[in-house]
Amino acid sequence: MSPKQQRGEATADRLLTTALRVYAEAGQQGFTVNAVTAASGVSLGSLYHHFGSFDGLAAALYTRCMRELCDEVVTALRRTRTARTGVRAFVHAYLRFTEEHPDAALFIHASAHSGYLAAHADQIRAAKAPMLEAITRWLRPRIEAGEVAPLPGPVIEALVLGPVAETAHRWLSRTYDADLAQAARILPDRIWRSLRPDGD
Amino acid sequence: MSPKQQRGEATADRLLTTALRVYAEAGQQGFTVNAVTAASGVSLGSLYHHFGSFDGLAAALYTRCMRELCDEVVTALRRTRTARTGVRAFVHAYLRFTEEHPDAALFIHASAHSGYLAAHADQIRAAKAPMLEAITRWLRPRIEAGEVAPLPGPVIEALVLGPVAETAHRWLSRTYDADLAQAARILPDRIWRSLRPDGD
DNA sequence: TGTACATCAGTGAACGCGCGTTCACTGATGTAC
DNA sequence: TGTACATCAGTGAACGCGCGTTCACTGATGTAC
Repeated sequence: MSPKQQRGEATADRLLTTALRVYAEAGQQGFTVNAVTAASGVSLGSLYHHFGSFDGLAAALYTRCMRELCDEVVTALRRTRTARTGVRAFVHAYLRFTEEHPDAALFIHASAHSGYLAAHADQIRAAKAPMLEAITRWLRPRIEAGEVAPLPGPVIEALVLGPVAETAHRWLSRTYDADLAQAARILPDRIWRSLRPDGD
Repeated sequence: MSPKQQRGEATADRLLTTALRVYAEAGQQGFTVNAVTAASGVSLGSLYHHFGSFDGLAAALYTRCMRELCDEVVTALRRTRTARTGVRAFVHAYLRFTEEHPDAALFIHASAHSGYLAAHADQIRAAKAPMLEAITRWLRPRIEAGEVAPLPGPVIEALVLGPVAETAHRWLSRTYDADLAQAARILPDRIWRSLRPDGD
């Protein structure tokens, strides 16, 4: 389903970019094929030519947003050497992305339990795989070196991602008045404390 | 819009209970007025009589699920005396609720960015208020006594709720193979470390 | 205790709207010889 | 370099379906005197 010509790719890109804007402006219930085609100027048939279904477009948009987020996080992580600075880099990168690309961050968060994630689970898993592997490859030596407590993977992920995702979610939903700068300042050290080996 | 007669309340309850089941079985996209009325045996007009709109029903269902969760968490919290045992009680109560009432837990999580939350924000805020107050009232003396580090409220909430919510979310979405028992065993101590005052 | 009345609860046919999708088609781009 | 053909990209009218909502109505329950 991926475009074989340049103009095809340009059209698909335009659809995805417009779709994200429509979602940000009109919300879940305003996120429809008609709204996206009208706002993008691309014909209905062209949308189906590239994405097969509206769910397909949503899944493609999700993977694009997720890849952007992952790229930033992994890049930031790779610049660090110690576990402690790694945690700080992760938190900062995630929150900075949230602030600079709120539309993409919101779409990622809001997609968490939607149908297209389940329907295109394989495609999405494949898109996330490189990041997960990069993080694992970064983390394992730190655990083996005794820098990080030997906790199960899912627990580490919950401890690191949980507070950050919760903060981002609150900031994005605007129901709470979350302070991203404050979170970026305080969370890294606190998360790091939760990961330290027992002796320290 | 709240029922004035017993049978009215019974009907409203039946609609909410059925709605949760429909959501669990048919997902977001199968969650429609027709599906709920058909499954409950209650007439369409009766649904509108009690809830005004389908969004109204969804909002009522959300507050009901949230109140159930909050009740369990607050009850567990009140039984504890130290900050450390309080954190453990919170984590255990939240994860136990997730495991025992996965439908309600899923509905809470999946509602995070949906339209009816924004539309009925006041009603929902009012439903959450008692729990937030109970938690605050439990927490403040611990901070003042130096048992918990004097962090901003939102940061504490992110540190405590974040890892637990992330774990629950993964378990509920079934994309990852999360282990609730393992999380319940390890998380409390780890979260507690992130909250301790600097000296300890 | 009985009667009249007001309110609450429940019914289900009917409505219009806009959703996602299909399809037969034209035009643009790439390829083979 | 030119021509024929295959594939890709893009178009937009048309379709059926099921969505949320309305409404005029009947029946049940509570209340006043």
